[in-house]
Amino acid sequence: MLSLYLLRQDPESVIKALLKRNIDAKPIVDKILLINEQRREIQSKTESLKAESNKTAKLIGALVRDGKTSEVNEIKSQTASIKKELLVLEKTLLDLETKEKETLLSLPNTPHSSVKQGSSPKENEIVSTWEKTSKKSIDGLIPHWELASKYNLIDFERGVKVTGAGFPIYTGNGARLQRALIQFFLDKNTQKGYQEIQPPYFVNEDSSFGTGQLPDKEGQMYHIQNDNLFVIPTSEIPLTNLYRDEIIDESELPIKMTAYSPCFRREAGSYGKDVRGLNRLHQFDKVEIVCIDHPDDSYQRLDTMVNHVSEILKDLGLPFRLLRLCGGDMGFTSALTYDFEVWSSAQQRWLEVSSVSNFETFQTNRLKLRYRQKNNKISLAHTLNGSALALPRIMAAILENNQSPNGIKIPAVLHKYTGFKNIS
RNA sequence: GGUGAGAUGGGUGAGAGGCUUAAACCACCAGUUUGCUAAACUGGCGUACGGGCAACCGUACCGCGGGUUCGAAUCCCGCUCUCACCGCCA
Repeated sequence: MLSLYLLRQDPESVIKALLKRNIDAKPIVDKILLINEQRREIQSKTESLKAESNKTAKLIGALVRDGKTSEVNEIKSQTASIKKELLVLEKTLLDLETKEKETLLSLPNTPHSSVKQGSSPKENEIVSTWEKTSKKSIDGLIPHWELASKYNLIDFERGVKVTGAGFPIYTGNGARLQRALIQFFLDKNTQKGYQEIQPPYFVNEDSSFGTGQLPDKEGQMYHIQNDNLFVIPTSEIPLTNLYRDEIIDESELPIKMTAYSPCFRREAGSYGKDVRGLNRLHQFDKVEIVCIDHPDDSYQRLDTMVNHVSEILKDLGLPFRLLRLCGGDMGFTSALTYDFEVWSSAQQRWLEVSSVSNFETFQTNRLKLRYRQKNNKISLAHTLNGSALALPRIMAAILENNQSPNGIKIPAVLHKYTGFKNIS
């Protein structure tokens, strides 16, 4: 949620920034400002009327104590009109407040000044490309879903039977490789000072609202109706919400957390070649990093996080590229997003494996997540998060890129976790 | 699943229609005193929104949502959550 204060101070800069998302925000901004003006007027009226009626109530209290009952009755009759007026004003005020918030919630985050305008992934900017091995097409490369069945690593068919499409069953060395990747990622993250957390996999409505999944994106999440809980599509939700409704001392920043969790996404959408195998799933595993930081430090923090993810991918020896997303391709809540994509040699395409973003105050404004400065001033903190890393496409890339007629070579950094160096 | 108790500021916890501007203690901050530490003493110490250049003023908030009343932390109704004991159980 954008800050109302900012919107009032400098509406033009907000409109200009949102143009990068190809959104003409002027009508919405104008609407908010109009509602806001009305709201403040009604609020002032309501509050001064309330002040009056509070005063009267006190007066009555004093008179009752003194036993002056005749005066009490006279004053009581006067309060009726104030009450009537207040009833109308309070309803109007509530309506205006609701409308103001609703409208404010409909605006996405303002992109950072470095973000380029654009409407599709084609306009994303390639920041760098890292290739340890040649990504040139080699004849006879087998896609990962075939390798997975050839070496008995994943049982897609039985996954369909047990649950449905998009719920793969990892078996034997496949399951072991998953576990190895999770542990490798967690170790890399904790080595860099991220505190390891095991969060719940279900969250309540307030938490889903805090990070921006609600309202409007309910369709992406599995919902447990009986208990009104949402199954997490990412551990970003429980991690970031740990500090919801809190005021953190400045000295405690940055707060750096990492967690492994399965992620559940309904992903109502396309089927076909692009979502075959591990490319797109309803349940997948991910290790996430989340930072809560001082506004002055958040962009430096973002760079640090990006470098950290790069390092992990280099350790794995996977060819990857780093993209800076254009305005139109960024998520609703983000101010600046970097995507990491690994090269899938058999599919001859790039696969997104991580998305690292700075949300500035967009989430913390909803979360009421603030920090206290030395001079006791309270301000909204910044939140950031990133995948370090999402497993399925990493798995796909390892299988495809490291295949040979003799089997699949496991990256050396994983050997101590897998206990094997080769799958054959 | 059963039964009972509860939800008050950073923490403990009083408060049972108007004397509450939410007591007291602890923690925290500033100052005084002190050779240092400790102690003692004095003062301060919630959040949000609105108004104001500001000092400051107003409003709301005692789990959440309604209601009764001139007036609600306090009374009434609904909901949520927590704890304890019993049952079951990884």
